[in-house]
Amino acid sequence: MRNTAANKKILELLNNSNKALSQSDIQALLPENFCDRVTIYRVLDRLVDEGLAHKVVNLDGVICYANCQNCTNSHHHNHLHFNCEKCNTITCLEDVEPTFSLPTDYQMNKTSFVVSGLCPKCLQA
Amino acid sequence: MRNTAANKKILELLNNSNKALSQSDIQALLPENFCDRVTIYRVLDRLVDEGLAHKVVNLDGVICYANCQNCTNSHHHNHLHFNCEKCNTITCLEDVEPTFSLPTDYQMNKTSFVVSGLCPKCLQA
DNA sequence: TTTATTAATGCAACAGTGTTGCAATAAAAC
DNA sequence: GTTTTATTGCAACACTGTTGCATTAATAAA
Repeated sequence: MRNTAANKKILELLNNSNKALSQSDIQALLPENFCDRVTIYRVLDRLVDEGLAHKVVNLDGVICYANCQNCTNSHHHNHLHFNCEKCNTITCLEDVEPTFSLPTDYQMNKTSFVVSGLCPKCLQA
Repeated sequence: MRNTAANKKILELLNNSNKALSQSDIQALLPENFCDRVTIYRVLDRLVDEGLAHKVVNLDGVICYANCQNCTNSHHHNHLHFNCEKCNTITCLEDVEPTFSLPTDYQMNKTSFVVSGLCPKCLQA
């Protein structure tokens, strides 16, 4: 992966964010006309390929991205994601890993655990 | 909810399907020119409102619908959904309910648990 | 059975998300 | 400095989902 302005800046945004960001979130956070919409999609794809970010789908079906923190070697994202219905943010709850037993005739590859409701901020407001 | 052809037919499709269906799935299953695309969306919204169906978002962000089976009184859908990466179907695993402990400062409303990989059919093929 | 009410529909138009092809650009390797 | 090739911008597109409004038809009322 080349060290381009878009790659650097978008990864930086993900790293500095405490919630998962969608393409449009990122576009809003970048300086005006920083890069094309398509470039953001491509950078995000690349970051996922490189293992620097992971996908989360929120309950509206919008795909968001969060940085990978504790994925040094084993690269899985079984942790819980919280989708606030009021402020519509997605937060990674890295410490919460649901347990379940999949029937043996299914082969698991990825997981996507999203709980929606009210986040602490919106709850107290 | 009125007893219209679209309501009846679409609910019937959901009930006879062993997987969750998207609007386009349903359109493909209905007879040609049976009804408008918009009508399908509205019928599905209605079925969810009435508690006859529930939403599942697959890993591509496409929203699918499945019939509600054991939702007589308490209406929650904490069961696991399986999204096959090969045939791209979503199956409700009604018996599998992941357990987890949400931090107390979050208020849970809905859950969306999706595991992706290979379904039994595609695994043996 | 006929009439009135209003939920449901079709159509057109739109907004948003995500993708693809291709020529131009720029980072990295030589 | 030159070459290679990943990356970008642009235009165009496909798909999902929504909204407004006039028309239709299911149900309730007479």
